[in-house]
Amino acid sequence: MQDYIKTDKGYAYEYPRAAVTTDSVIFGFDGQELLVLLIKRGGEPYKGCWAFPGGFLNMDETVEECAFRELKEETGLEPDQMEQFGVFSAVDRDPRGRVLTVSFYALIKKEQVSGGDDAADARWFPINALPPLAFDHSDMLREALAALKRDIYHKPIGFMLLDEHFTMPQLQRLYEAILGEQFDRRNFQKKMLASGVVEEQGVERAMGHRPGKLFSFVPENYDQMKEHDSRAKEF
Amino acid sequence: MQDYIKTDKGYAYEYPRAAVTTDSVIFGFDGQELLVLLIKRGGEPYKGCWAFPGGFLNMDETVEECAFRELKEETGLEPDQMEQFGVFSAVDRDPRGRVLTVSFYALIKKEQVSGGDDAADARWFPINALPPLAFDHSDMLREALAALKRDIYHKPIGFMLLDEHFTMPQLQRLYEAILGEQFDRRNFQKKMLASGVVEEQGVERAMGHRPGKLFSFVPENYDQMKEHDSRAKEF
DNA sequence: ACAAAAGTGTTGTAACTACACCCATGT
DNA sequence: ACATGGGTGTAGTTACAACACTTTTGT
Repeated sequence: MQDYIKTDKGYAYEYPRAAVTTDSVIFGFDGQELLVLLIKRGGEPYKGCWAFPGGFLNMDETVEECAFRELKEETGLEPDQMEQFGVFSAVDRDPRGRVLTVSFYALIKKEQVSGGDDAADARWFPINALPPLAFDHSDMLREALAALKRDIYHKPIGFMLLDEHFTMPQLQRLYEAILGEQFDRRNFQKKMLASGVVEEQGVERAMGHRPGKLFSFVPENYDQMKEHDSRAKEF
Repeated sequence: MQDYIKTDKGYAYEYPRAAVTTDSVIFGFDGQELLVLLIKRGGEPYKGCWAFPGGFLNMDETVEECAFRELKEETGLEPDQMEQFGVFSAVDRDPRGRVLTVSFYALIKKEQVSGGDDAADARWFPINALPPLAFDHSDMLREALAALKRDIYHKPIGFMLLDEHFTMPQLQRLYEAILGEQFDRRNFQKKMLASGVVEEQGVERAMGHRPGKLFSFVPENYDQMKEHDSRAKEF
């Protein structure tokens, strides 16, 4: 499976090849706003700009493995699930040469962040107060958000941003932050319960907070939601 | 923007690089069944097997441009729109070396096919009677179909498989072929008209067919469908 | 005591599903 | 004449959106 010739100048191929990287748009939630995890670039190009964690594909890994590895190296995070949402391949998107990026997004409980591991600064930013981003990462974020909004109806991803037990208002705030619109409390709760993906848990609540019923996510019922919700109805 | 060193052995890079290709899953419709366009491989590997049209990325084109160019070269087709649906990057998916494929799908009116241009045999196959496929193209097809089923609710792609004017039963057969289920004629028509994306056209019909009202696609109303249908309702 | 957040139920409306008969064409 | 496919409407049911007051907690 060796397709190159090793020369003193490096790995040689018959035709030119683009470099492949992965980038990961990591969403978090602080109870109010949707957050995005960024890394400050230490070197050129775009030195000092903020960018999504990511890096070059190794020859012994898939793009999924690459995204996971790079994220872990740069932030310490190991998300349960990463969703691929697009390939960015404009010929001039990276001044260093022809670089093609496969992009992923993931949702992470904010608490999990080991604040800036070995790598440079890693920080959460509210999605509505982002610094200038490197490369075409602004486009990337836009597409990641679009993918997230699309997927939240079909995949049980939203719950990854919350603790095991959560209150309805918390869940609702999360949905409102992601979808960017407001919902009616009563209707929201009705639909969530009707879909069966959340179930009532104990009625207790730790001190220091307002009270509130606790709910938990029921993965077993997610398949139904999938069908229920993807209009398998009748056309 | 030159990131390689040209040697007598070819284009040399500091680190090994995967080759990047695009493949296109082309769907057609014969009025009854969903069809897939395949190309018979003339060379190794998988000689004699059938595969999706596609090929290697050039350095001066995006993956979208590459998919379009390769499709045109191999089949003469120039679809209006191609949808990217995934990247395939298993390390051993191509015996020739490390090859990463960005996959697209497109819908094409069957009539448009210029039956096997310069390239090898290109043939339509009913989706339920496919020959053995090369590489990981069976997985690819599965994902393409899943993407198509997902997208047909949100994007006006289904109409690309029909003539400008079509009858409701034709449209319904198309949806049934794609989604793999049967619908009630009256309800199907009601929903289609209610969504506003189809409008009644003349009542005439060419001879040699059964009669039937003709409809046409109304792209202007598609945005509404998008919102209407992506549950922008209330949660 | 007051402000802020959380809990709860009902009702009108719109959308969906299920269903049966007639008509036109082609054989 | 018969079989096939196409056209059309209604009624029962369910899902949805809109809406206001009470209770608890924290200040």
